Amino acid sequence: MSDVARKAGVSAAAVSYALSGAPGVSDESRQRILAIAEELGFRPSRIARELRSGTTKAIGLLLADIANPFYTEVAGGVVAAAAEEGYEVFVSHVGVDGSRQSDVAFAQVDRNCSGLIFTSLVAADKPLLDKLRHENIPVVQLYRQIEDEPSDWVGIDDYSASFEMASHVVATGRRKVAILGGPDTSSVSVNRMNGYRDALAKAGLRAVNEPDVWGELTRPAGALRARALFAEHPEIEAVVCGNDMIALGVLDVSREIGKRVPEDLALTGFDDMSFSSAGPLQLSTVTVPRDLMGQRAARMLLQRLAGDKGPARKELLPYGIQVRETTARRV
Amino acid sequence: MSDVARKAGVSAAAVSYALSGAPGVSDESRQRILAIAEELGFRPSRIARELRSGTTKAIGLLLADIANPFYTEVAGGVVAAAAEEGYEVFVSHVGVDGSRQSDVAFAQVDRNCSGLIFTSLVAADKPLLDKLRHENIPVVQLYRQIEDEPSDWVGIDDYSASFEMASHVVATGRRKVAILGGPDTSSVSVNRMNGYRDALAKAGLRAVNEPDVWGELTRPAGALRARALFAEHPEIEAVVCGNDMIALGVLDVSREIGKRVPEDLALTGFDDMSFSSAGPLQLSTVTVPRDLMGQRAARMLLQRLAGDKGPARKELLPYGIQVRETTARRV
DNA sequence: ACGGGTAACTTAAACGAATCAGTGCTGCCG
DNA sequence: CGGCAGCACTGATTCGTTTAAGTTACCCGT
Repeated sequence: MSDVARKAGVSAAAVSYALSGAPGVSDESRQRILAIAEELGFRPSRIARELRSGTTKAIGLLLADIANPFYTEVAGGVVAAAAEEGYEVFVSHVGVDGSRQSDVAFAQVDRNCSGLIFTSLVAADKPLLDKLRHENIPVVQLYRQIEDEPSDWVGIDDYSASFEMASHVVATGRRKVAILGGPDTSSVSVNRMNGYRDALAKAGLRAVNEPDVWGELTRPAGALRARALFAEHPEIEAVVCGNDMIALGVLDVSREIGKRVPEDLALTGFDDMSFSSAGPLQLSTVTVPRDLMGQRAARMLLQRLAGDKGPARKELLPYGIQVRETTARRV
Repeated sequence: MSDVARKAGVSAAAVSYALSGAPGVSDESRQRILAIAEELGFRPSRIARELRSGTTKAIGLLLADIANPFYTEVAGGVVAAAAEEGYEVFVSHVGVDGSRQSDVAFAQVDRNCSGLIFTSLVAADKPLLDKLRHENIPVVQLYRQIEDEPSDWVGIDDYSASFEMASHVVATGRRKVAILGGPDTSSVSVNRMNGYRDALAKAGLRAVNEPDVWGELTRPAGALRARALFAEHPEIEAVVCGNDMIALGVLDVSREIGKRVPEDLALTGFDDMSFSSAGPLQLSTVTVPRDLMGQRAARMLLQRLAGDKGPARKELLPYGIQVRETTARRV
């Protein structure tokens, strides 16, 4: 910076004013300074700027697993919306068990980030959020949320979506329905579960495997549980799943044991991952606006960073019920 | 920091020495200072540290599209390997056209990053890399590489992999083979193409659609090209593709026009994306060690940051040929 | 002609750590 | 008992900006 100042015959302060667009330099000086800065390839040190001003234009995004395609689309939305306001996004992953969540969050704060977006909160993270609030770091809960947490949230109405989906399955004539849900530590999984359960109840039904409905959201876990399920309840006509990965596991086992989908077994997932409609057999599932969700989360956070002190907002986004081949009506 | 110093009855410098583990404070003072720092919840400002020391423990990872599941697994590997050495990873996406690549790279450098990993280099990025070298920013090329670039690279032997795959297809008895490759600006696509082509040549064959083999690596592009291909060459017995997405597009069209896979048409992809083996019809493809590739790239970069000035390294990783249903021998 | 206002600068003081160059003090050796 | 090495610690400076607080110089109205 002082090189530029020297060459332009002004003080370093003048260069700062010129570059920041602040008043205090004449237009001609500004032009000259800008030209010289360009010529010398001068790029101001963000670090020094941030140290001096105490603010950073960066937010943190914490993902359970950076390799999970669901969240990477979310990340895309976050990055895009943040970029619009000149913010950058620091993505890090906390590991599936979430044990490192606290460390990672503070690493983000230490580094740069003036706000954080969480995607994998569980009830045990409450103290972490309290600490962050204490340090005046605004937080947005993306999709998953924890009870009584007074920070912004964005997601979809999982309860209604899964209620609709289970109702659709019932409407196709299946009566013996099993639920394979996600972990009960996730608010999202809990809501989906309740939606399925209530939809069945409304039809006068009960999940054949109740209350053994909780599990992991992975394909192998889905396969494992499906195998046990089919062994114990060979009469099952439909399985509604906590997400697409589980449904995929169920599909694997169905092929293995010769159960035809959708003739012998209806199947629904949740999330509409790209692979759900990839193969010849297309999965009925719920579309979650992943990119939009990321965008909205970023915007909420940016609004807080801009000084909005209002009460916590909870924002619901639209979802879509995708009826595809795996819940085709039996002919 | 001065709060801690005051409470411990020492100077700020002593606190700095204590926290950094440097000599210059007695063990008892160190313990006392550490305890007080802990008690006050003191966390040193990274920004100040970085400004003062001029070094940062962060590297940048530039992805064409942060939502692309191929690269997110790569990112997982990078993050994991970097974390082992206490480094953090700044992930950003440059957009599919790569026009923002230069801006984003310098944004990374401005911010913090002392080294960069590129995943989507094209020949036009050469000046960018030269500039970075001039600023002493070490660079690793991940998978894609550009000619005569004297920086580290890690990837697989695409040529051999696609040669093997095309040979396999020929070995199953198909003679009328078409190639649907990726863009010719990507070194990876070029290598795959050459492998396919040479394998056909070795069998005394020629791609039925030569030289019209280049295109985009997406499902819709694959479908579009497949439609034209089948219209012009209804006799086609096999299509070898630049990646799994293209293969998926071909699969879509095959179903549409009633071509059975693998009976009427053999099909191979490349990358082994999760969805390739998701559906009932499993795609023959090439497995790329995505996570490992990310890890190796990070380690190469970290080694440079540790001061290694040796000549550029090119590291080949193992790949796997996955023969699945779409290239089953005709019965 | 003279004060007042303002535009266009400059100076200097931060920001929060790291680190160099001291400064006492202790202890040991000859 | 003098000298000197080494330890434990402090003060001051530095990193590269931003910005509050000056300092000119000039214009304008009276």
